[in-house]
Amino acid sequence: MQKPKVIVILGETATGKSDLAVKIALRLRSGQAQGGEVISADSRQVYKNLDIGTGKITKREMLGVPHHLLDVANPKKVFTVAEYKKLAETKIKEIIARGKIPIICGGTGFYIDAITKGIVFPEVPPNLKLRKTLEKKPTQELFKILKQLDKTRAKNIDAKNKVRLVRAIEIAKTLGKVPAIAQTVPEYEFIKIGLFLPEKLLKEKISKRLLSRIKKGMLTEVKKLHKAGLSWKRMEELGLEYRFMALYLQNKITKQKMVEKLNSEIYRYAKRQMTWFKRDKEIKWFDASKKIDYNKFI
RNA sequence: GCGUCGGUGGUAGAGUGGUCAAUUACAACAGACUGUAAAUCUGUCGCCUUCGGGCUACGAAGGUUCGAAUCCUUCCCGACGCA
Repeated sequence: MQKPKVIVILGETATGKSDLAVKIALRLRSGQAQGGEVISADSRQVYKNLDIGTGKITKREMLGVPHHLLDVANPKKVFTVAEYKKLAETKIKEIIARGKIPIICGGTGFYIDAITKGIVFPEVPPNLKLRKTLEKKPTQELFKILKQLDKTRAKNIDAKNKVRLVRAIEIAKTLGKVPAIAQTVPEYEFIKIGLFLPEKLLKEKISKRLLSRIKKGMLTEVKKLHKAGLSWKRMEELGLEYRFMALYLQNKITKQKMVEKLNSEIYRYAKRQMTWFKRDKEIKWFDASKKIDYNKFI
């Protein structure tokens, strides 16, 4: 039996993924399929009220195409890949059951791989208390602890990466050791479409988009979030727009510095996304500044 | 015009006779990533290299010295002070 098709639209930030997803969803209506529905794969758009800063698609822009996994989490709490995977897989099934084609769209490579590569996460939910105590310890010590718990994982882990060490210890403490990497065979045929922009255009797009976000009231959004109880610390953890706006609103940097920093940081983020995506040879790449003939791949 | 302080690698900014191609931070470039992923982390970062090393460098030109980014002289540039 042929596997059901799932379209994946990924790529650098600011390349117009959301628009393309909607376009494709609408285009699919004409065929035997009854159209498409979009599942976001964006680790920040899952949070409620992080709208302008994340460039979340608006109701209007959706043009009637259903969108999923937007606004499903409380920004005060950390949402994780594993949760994402569960939710997304359910959505995929539901959409297919409706006779439609799921379109996964987003720039979070890890989220996309979790689904398309069937990554199996160890059944160990985050233990906030444990993490808190572990985080206080120096990295070297954490590495020693992990070594005692699980030699194998210690061998492969990035010994200087605190976040990873903490998670590994967390798993090893409850499971006895960190299970070997496991992947399941995907139940779907994923069609991966990658969007990129040449450096110069990307930079232009990023800075233009940043200005327009500021104009749209991105700072007000952040002030509101903070008033609603979202700590500056959490805001900084959220990264990019939220991190630097938080720094600015705390008077730690000037507004000009904030804009400067954001322009370069967002560009660097785009490059980090590309390092991730480059490894995936299944992706068909398209220059977003040129007209894309999406009939070819759907 | 006189005086003082300063001019260091893409930037900021240490170094003040040898261990200095030069601490560090930022930028730049490359990469990792398995329940925080817009996060987190790593490597490279003057030029050449057979990876041993070689060459050119700390405003410019001279000089002192076995040896100078570091000391001296002159010049150029900047900041401040006095005129």
